[in-house]
Amino acid sequence: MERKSSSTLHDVAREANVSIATVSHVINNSRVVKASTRARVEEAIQSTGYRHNMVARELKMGSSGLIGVLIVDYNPFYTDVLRGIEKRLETMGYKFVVASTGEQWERQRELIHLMVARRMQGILIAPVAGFDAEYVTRYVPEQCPVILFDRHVDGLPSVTSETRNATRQLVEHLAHHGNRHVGMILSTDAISTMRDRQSGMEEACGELGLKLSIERTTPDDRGGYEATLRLFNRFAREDQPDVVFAANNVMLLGVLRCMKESGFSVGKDRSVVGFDDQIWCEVFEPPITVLNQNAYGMGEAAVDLLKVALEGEAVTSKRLPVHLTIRRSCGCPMN
Amino acid sequence: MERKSSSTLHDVAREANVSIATVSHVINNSRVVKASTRARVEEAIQSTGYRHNMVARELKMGSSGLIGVLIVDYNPFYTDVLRGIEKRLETMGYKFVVASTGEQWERQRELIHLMVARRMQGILIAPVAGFDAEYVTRYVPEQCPVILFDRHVDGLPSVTSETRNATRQLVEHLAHHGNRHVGMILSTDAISTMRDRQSGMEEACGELGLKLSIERTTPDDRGGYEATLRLFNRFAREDQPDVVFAANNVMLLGVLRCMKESGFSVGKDRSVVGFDDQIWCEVFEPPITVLNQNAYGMGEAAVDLLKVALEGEAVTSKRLPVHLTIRRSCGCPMN
DNA sequence: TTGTATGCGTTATCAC
DNA sequence: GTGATAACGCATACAA
Repeated sequence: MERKSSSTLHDVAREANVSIATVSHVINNSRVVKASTRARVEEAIQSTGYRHNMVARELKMGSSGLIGVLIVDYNPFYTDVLRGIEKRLETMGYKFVVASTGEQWERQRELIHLMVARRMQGILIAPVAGFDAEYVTRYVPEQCPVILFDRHVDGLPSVTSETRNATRQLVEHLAHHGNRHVGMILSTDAISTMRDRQSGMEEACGELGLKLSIERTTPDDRGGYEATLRLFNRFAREDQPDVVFAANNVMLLGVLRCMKESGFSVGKDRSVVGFDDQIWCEVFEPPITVLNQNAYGMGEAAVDLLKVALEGEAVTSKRLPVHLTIRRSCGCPMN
Repeated sequence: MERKSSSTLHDVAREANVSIATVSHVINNSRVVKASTRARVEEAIQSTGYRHNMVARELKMGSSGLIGVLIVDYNPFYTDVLRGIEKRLETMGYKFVVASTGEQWERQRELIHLMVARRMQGILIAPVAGFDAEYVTRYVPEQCPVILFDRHVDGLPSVTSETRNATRQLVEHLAHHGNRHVGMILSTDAISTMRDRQSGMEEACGELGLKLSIERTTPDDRGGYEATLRLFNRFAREDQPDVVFAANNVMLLGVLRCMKESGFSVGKDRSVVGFDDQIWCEVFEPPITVLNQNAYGMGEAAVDLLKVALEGEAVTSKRLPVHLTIRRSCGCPMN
C-alpha cells in the first residue's frame, strides 16, 4: 500500500464516485448526506488513507484556531503558567503553540514574526529585557491581540503579580522576629518583576525602619550563591544582613547552598526567604518561607484577557495578589 | 491607518506597480530584481503593512518546517528534554510545537491527529500508558517520521535510558554500606520506564542478595508519601527496608516528607535514593543520591534519530547511559 | 440530496 | 528583468 503524498478530497471523491463537496461535507458534518453515500465516502476515506489537511483549511477559512505563547524559559514558574493557559484555552476550543525565547529580545522578535506569519489568533508573551512595545504594537495586526504576562511593559495589557502588599506583610513579619537588616538578591532591573520586587521592598523597609542592602546577579543558582557571599563580605560580621531574600526560586537554591557552606543555620543564624513556591520548599529543613505568586492563575487570567480582546472589547491590565507563605526559614519558631 | 485583514502580495504588487511574482521574489530573494523596483516593492511592503503568510506558503510548498513534540507533562525532566530538542532543532532550521498529553492515550491520540493534520514534518512522542504503536504507525503517513523518547514501545524507534547498569552500581554501593532491604516506590507498570526500573532493581537485588519490596502508587509527591508509609507498615520495625528508592523525582519529595514526619534521619536511620537529578537534590541536607538520566541528551538524540529518518534511512533505537550520582542520602559518610 | 466552480495567498513554470 | 497564470487542498455559494 504505497502512498507518496497524503491523498486529497479529490482522491476520496473519485474513489467514492461523489463530488469533493460531498466529501467535504461528510468530513465536517456541514450538511445532510444520504446514509449510503456517507458510508461510501467514509469507506473511501479509509481505503485512500485520507488525512484532513488543516493548513489548506486554514488558508481557506482565514483562521487557525491557534494561540501563540512565548515564555522566557521552561522553568517551574512558566510551566505552571502554561498549565493555566492550557486549561483555560481548552474550554475555549483553542490549541496553543509554545516557544521559549531566553532573555533575548532578538529571538523574541523573530518568534513574534513567526507567530503572525503563521496567522495565530492571539499571542501571549512574557516580555524579555529590551522588549519594544511600540514595535510590537505596530508589527502585530489588530486582529491578533497581544497580552503580556509575568512582566508589564507600558503600552500593552498585561497580567502580573502585585508584590507590594505581600512584601509589606513579609517585612512586618520579619521585623516582628527582630530582624534589622535585609539583604536582597535581584537580577537585572530591565525586567519589571525585579523592579517591582525592589521598590516594594524599599518601601516596606523604609516605613518599618529596616536596613536594606541590594545585590544584583545572574538569575541562576550560581548567581544566588555568589551574591550571598558578596552580601556578607560587604559588612563586618555584626553588621551583616540577618535575612537574605532571593527574588526568584533558582537564585534561592544558591543562597541556601551558600548558607550551608558558610556554616550558617538557616532560620537560626540567618533567615532566608524566597520568591515562588516549589514543592521542595516545604520539604526542606527548615521549610522555606516564600512570597508565592499564583502562576496557574496568571495563565488563566492571561487567557481571560485575550478572550476579551478577541471579542473586540477593551482590555485592562490585571494584577494578581501574591501570597505570603510563612514557614520556618524566616526564623519562625514553629508552624 | 485601518487595515482589516492583513494585505497580500496583490496589494503590494498593485501599490508598487509590479506583478505579484516580483513581489514574491523580492521577499524570498529568489531571483535577481532591479535595485529600483526592489526599493519600490520594499516601500510598498511597508506602506501596505504586508505580513508574509506562512500558511499559504505552506500549502503551496507542501511542507511546514515544523516538528511536533508531545510530552506527558511540563515537569522538570521533560522540560530538560525540550531544551535539548530545541537546541538541536535550531541547528537544523526547524521550529517545533509542543503539547502535553497528560497520562491519557485519548488525548495523545487526538494530538497526533492534530499534528498530522497540520502537516508536521515529524513527531517526537513520549508515549503514554495505553499507547497503540500499531495504530500510530498506520495513522501517521510515512513522510512524517515518528520517534519516541523517554519510554519505549515495540514497533517504533525510541531513545530511552539504560537503567540496568546504573542500578547495578547503585545496589552494589548500597550493599557495601550494609543495606539489606530496599523498598522501591513505582507508579504504573503500563509505562516502560517503570518496568525497566523494576526489572533492573530485581535483577541487581537478586544477584547481590538484597531483599526487595515494591510499592506502587500515583506518580506525585502524595503518592510517594503514602507509599513510604505503607512500605514501613508492611513490616515489623526490625524488618523494614533500610533504603527507600523513589522511581521519580516528585515521588521522592513525598518520601522525604514522610521520613521527616516519621522522625527518621535520612542517611542515618534510613537511606533514600531518587531518580532524576534536580538542583535542590544537591542543596538538600543530606544531599540526595540519585540515578541521573541525561534528559538534555535525550532530546538531542531524539532529534538526531528524527534527522536520520527524515533523510529516508533506517533508524535504530538508542539507549542513553544513566549516571549514578552518589551523595549522602544513601548513607555515605562523606562526599 | 448532490454537484460545479471560485477563491484563500502563495510559489513556480512559463513566456516575454 | 519582469509578468501571466496554474496549481496547492480545501470550504462554500450557487445550481441542479
